[in-house]
Amino acid sequence: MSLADDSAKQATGTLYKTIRQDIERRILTGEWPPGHRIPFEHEIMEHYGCSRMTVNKALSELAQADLIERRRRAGTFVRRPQFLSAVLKIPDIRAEIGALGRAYGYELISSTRRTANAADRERLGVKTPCKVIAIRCRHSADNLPFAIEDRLIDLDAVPDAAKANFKVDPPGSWLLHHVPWTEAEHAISAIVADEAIADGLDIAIGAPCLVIERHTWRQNQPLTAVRLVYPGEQHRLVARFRGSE
Amino acid sequence: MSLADDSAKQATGTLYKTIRQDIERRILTGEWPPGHRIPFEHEIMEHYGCSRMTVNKALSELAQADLIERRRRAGTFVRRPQFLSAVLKIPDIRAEIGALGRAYGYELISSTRRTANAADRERLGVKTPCKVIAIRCRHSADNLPFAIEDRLIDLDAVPDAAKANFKVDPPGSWLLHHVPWTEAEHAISAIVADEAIADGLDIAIGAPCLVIERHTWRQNQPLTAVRLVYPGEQHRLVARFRGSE
DNA sequence: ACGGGCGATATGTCTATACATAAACTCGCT
DNA sequence: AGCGAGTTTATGTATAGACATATCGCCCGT
Repeated sequence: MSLADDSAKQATGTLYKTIRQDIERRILTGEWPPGHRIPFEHEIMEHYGCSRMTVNKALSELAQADLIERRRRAGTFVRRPQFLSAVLKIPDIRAEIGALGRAYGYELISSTRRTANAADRERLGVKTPCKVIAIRCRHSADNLPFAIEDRLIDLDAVPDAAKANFKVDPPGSWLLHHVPWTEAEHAISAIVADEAIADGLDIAIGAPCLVIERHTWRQNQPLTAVRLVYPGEQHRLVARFRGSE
Repeated sequence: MSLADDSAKQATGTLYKTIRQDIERRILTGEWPPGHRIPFEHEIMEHYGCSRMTVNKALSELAQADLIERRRRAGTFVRRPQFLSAVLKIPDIRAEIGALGRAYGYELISSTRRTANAADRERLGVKTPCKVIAIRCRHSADNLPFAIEDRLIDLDAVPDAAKANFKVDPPGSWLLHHVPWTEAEHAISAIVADEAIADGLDIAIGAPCLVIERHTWRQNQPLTAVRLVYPGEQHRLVARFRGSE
């Protein structure tokens, strides 16, 4: 019975985690480069003196994390290093500002309910006529402008939104806590402030701004489209992430 | 023996996937709201007429995807809707342009090797003296400027970089294929083009630009720091993602 | 040479069972 | 009431064995 007489004997507590981390380390250090076939399950199983299910659990998790690729009959292979595959957390703005330890402020600028016009339908990505709410509001941190939000909500998809009080609750927070989503898309770009934005964010015309446009769906049904404009020099979107765990 | 006489009878092929998707659907539709305790393993197991290991596999995957939270003795609970947790893929620029079906062009502007000065060490996040390569280069698509890259590589951490030919290979591509990383951090912001950038990207001074600053580590050791400047109105960072799968 | 069929094989799923572990609950003592 | 010890319970990990399924290669027939 050959125990894991291996190098790094990290006392993780459980066997399958030890196996997973042993393999992960070999991949990350380059000892097993991309394309390398890692040992068969029965080999690993003999090496650690455990059952196949235990090895399988370790490998399944690595496969789920896209570190390895498993092919029936062929074996298990180290995947190409992932193109930077970042986990970018963009929380609800109220929570974001709260997390920074700053005082959150919210101001509804305008809110209108209407039958979607062509531009609205284009923006939401719906083809059939529907009712929408169009909201414009401003978020601030410690009384300084933080972002201008411009949002469209599909009332047919989110009928409850008609009952929400957006004078008090920011629409993003309300939606996050009331409407489950299944898909979302972000687009990040840069613009310079025109007069309306400069005025709203209290910056100079021509100052750089970061723009996030986000579309959210539930089961392919558009829910909402939002455009957030941040002062570009003061605000940075930061994403920190690991290859796996 | 009560089979899954449930609503959506999606023929996924395998039992544990069926269970996983059944639960996922209930969570996403709001039928089981955040905080709701989902049935115990033994209840699910009786409901589907299967063994606990099968239920466990389904629940473990959902837990790994952060959709549910499992607590010993207490049970399993639906988690608060995740703050938008996006997978933002920022591929190697050469691959990115190739994927767009455009011709990739690369031009090394300057490359110097030096002992890291204070600014270099600050940028890389190293405290001890080390050698670095500083590279400035330009990427283009169909002969139009696409991005300006400004990079620092820690030669102590990546000694092989001394042998790479950055006149031919863009440093990002070379690193991606030769150096495994374990951690990375992005910061995205917006600036307006100064003269040097306007000149390099062939845009007007004062035009908006998107800036991505990326730091990469291997086991807490800094490898490289890079700053990419894109024309902000032409370039959009797009990320599409799902709650899970 | 070429292509179809077939067996070998590695992974994929599932079972029934066992023991470990953490946390919530109970109960009894002070 | 308050507190600590012991019990209960749901999840966590591990096992040996079974059958399913995809597919790589080999062999054989044309």
